[in-house]
Amino acid sequence: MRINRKYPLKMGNRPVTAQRQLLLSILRETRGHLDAKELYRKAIQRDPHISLATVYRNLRLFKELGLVDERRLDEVHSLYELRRPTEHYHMVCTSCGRVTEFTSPLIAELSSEVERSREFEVERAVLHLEGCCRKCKRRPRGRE
Amino acid sequence: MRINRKYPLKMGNRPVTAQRQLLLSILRETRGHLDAKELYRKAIQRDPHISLATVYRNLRLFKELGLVDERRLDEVHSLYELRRPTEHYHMVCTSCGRVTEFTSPLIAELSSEVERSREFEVERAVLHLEGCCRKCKRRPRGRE
DNA sequence: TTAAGTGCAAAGGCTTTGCAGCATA
DNA sequence: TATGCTGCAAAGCCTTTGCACTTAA
Repeated sequence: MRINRKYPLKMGNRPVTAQRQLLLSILRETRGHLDAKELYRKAIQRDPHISLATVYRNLRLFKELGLVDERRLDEVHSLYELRRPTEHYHMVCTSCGRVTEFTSPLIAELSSEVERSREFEVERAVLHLEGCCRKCKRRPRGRE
Repeated sequence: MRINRKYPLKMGNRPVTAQRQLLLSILRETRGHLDAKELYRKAIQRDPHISLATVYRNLRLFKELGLVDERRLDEVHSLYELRRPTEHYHMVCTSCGRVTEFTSPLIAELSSEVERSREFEVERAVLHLEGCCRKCKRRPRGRE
């Protein structure tokens, strides 16, 4: 006879509950750039009973499992996004708020330089660039 | 009240009150790496009546005047430090919490590269490196 | 007198936690 | 049964704000 598992999937040794599936789906679909409250707002549309506590608890779990990265881009909000194979960083437009991504080999180079010259073993570079995006440079007025 | 004296100094068009002098002195003496509560704790030793609200209000003012930079180095705390002529960034040891500073021309180089290739006008690079400091590499045990 | 700064306490906003109920293995 | 997840509400923490009072100009 076959084992009837309600939770067919595992993350680490933890079950993937319906709530976790939902949250991961949303993160996948939006390709990140969501804070906890936005994630909650989107989640509640598909599961009206899900709670904000569940969102926070699972975001923390996802982080611990290395599935999700948290990025603090301003004073208040953290953005959460699924970890992807290629490391990337964000540019934040201080005029319209748009968040876009970039990568550069100079970041690894910087880490190496610091490791060499400062004897500091770099585990992670926390970085984003603030400035003015292409669209706002053309039309230098407020937010959208 | 305690201040029975004119305000001989001005910051912008704002008077430098006794509280503001005190806060700036502490920031100068500690060369930054203080969060708001630590600043408050140090301040209250010299002026037992100063309030946390005054600390926050003045930190915000100092930021607006460009005297002080705020750095978020972890999930919770912001560090405040007097702005100095040379731009610098921080290395944070994830083992002992020690904060040290570094600079590198690669950061300006990175900004230029992004400006060129992504048509994004960089106003500010928000950066710190997390990792393991020299001392903890030698003695890889917990916090101090 | 008027505009601005301060202290105190209360309120905000985001995040975590305690607890009871449920589901899974 | 034992473990762990969830929803709800309450609590925590950092920060801001309302208000009355004081100070400097």
